[in-house]
Amino acid sequence: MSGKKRATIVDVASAAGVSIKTVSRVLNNEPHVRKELQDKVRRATKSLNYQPNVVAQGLVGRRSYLLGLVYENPSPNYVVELQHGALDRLHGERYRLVVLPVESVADVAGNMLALLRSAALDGVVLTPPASDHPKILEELRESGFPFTRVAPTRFPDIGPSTTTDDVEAACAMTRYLIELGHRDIGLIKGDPTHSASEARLFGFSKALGEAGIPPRLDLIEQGMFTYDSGVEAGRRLLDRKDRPTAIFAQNDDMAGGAIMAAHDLGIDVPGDVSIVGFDDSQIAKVTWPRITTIHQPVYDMARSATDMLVAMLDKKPYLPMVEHPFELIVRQSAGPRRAEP
Amino acid sequence: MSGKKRATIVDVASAAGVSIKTVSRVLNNEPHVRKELQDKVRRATKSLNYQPNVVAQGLVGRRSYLLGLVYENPSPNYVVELQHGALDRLHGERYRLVVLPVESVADVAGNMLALLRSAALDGVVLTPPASDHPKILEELRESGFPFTRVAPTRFPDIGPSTTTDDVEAACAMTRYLIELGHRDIGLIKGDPTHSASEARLFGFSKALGEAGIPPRLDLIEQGMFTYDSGVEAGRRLLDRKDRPTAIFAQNDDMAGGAIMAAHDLGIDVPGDVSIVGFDDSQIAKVTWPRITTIHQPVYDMARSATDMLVAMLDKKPYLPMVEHPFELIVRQSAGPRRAEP
DNA sequence: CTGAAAGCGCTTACAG
DNA sequence: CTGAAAGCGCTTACAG
Repeated sequence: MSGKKRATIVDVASAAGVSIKTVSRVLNNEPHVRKELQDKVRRATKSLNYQPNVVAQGLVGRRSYLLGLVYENPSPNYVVELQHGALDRLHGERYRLVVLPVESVADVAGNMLALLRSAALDGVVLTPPASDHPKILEELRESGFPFTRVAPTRFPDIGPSTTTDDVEAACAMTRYLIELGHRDIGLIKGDPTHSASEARLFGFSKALGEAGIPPRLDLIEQGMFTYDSGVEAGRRLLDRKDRPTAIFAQNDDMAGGAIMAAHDLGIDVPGDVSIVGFDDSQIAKVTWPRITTIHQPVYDMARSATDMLVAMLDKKPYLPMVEHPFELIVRQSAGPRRAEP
Repeated sequence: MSGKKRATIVDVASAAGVSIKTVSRVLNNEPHVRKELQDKVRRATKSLNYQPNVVAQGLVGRRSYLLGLVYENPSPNYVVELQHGALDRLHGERYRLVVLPVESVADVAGNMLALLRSAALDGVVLTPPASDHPKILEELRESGFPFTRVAPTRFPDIGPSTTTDDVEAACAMTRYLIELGHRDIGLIKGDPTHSASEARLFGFSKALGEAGIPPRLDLIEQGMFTYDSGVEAGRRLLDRKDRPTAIFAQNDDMAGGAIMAAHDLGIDVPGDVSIVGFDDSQIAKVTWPRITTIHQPVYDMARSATDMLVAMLDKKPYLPMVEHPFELIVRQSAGPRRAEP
């Protein structure tokens, strides 16, 4: 199976006529090596096509140079953005990224530390809802396992985190709908185990309160952040005779589902009903009409969280809390409320 | 930072009153250990919460228990399915998955081996177009680096692979359109560096030939497998006065883009034009109308390819070639050709 | 059935 | 400025 086997530091040392320690020094850019020897080592490295064995480096350094990314998310677009943010930060570093999707964060909460240790990870980036899970946070903190958090909404003191302001974002979106003349606004909530659902509900309520619009609790439906749950919740909301003139879905997948429900019921979007989302994920650009939404800086948050984790492991300074701005993206799925019939 | 440090095999051995070799034997289920000692070791393992250090195991075994997944794909849905297929196979194994997205396979072709080695991977699952790239295949084969291939269309003898029949699948889809009465069928090709594009073109031509329909080369447009390229190609195809009555896009993202182009031009789908895709990715279920497409067994192929790779590394037998069936999924984006106006 | 020794490929501390 | 020694935490031979 294997061809010529890989050169080791011993091979390089003997080819260069120096000790392995000198080779090590040159490779790690340590000072105090004569230029002449440096050159010899570099030449030997090149001609032998030598690459240090990360596993051996890891053993002596008691580290694996492996970082984990934990997520439980039904949206491929979200997941891929998360991964790219992390990966882009790791480009050129010795660290590699191991992906750890979990079916249900609640189910693995008790074994998180064991899981991370058995995979020999040096640290982990936690994303919602793991980044908000008290048991996981407690276990990791207590054991001293390095971690950073993406988009938490609770326990701001436990570990470094990157955030965006979910409350203000939901508030901004709701204000936009109110400005368009809507007063009967439906809400499709996300998975209740994700605390962002609460934060966005809070922002929604806040904007309503500011405008003096009485809350319509009967227009709040439970979804799960999935497309299908959006279809169902949308149908429930649109099938009633006192249906809302606008619907705010707490993510784009559900907004897309609600739009599909409207299509299926023969209700025009945004003519008869405005439907908006949250995330600015790919689906928002491919539905008809395209979805007015909040751009959530998923890529940026993942990248920053990874950056913090690397800094932590490399014992370099870093800001323990970074907030990335959101942005209201106006597309075609929301319009002014129709004049009363 | 770190709390109590992890127990090592030495700790377990002294707690159990045996040698580290005996601990090693018990952990690896080697025979010839007295029941009594086995129990002692297990108890010590449990009470110390011992987990073997994979890095140390890797160093002596000259392996890292790290597998790579290489892809260059613009579609998040495709990528996530690929990852889940691989990950699900690895569940419960010691192997972990490192994701290796590349901007352009062609760009990294010369450094693939170096990349894999520097990441200390034991093996890699190659996906299109890397799984078809002669330089990469040659380099890996020559060096003896373990790899398996997902959905290659060329060089069937180089390494184990999992496939689906792209030619027959494209043929089946084209036949379906022909049965609906279409004769002027447009084609949006995918990224030319992916050989699946050629295979699907071939299947398309074959079905046309069988039905005795003369080819309309002017109705073939180049896309890149991205949504935006589908919008553009769709617009070019639909903006002409002798526009086709049906369009076959070589993947769902482009089909979705073409549908959007139709919407923007005020052309009804499928009333005025039928538009079909390929892949059965998430986008096919969320556009309006939902897309008639070919279900490509991406998950299954990734899973099988990972299975083969693990078998190869563990020196167990495996089938070097597995074909997974495709399936025609009829939704609402294609219908009968309109009677001539 | 059990264990002492050697070694995987590096880096950390220590001498000179 | 350079190197010999020790050791990271395991497994692979090899003895008994």
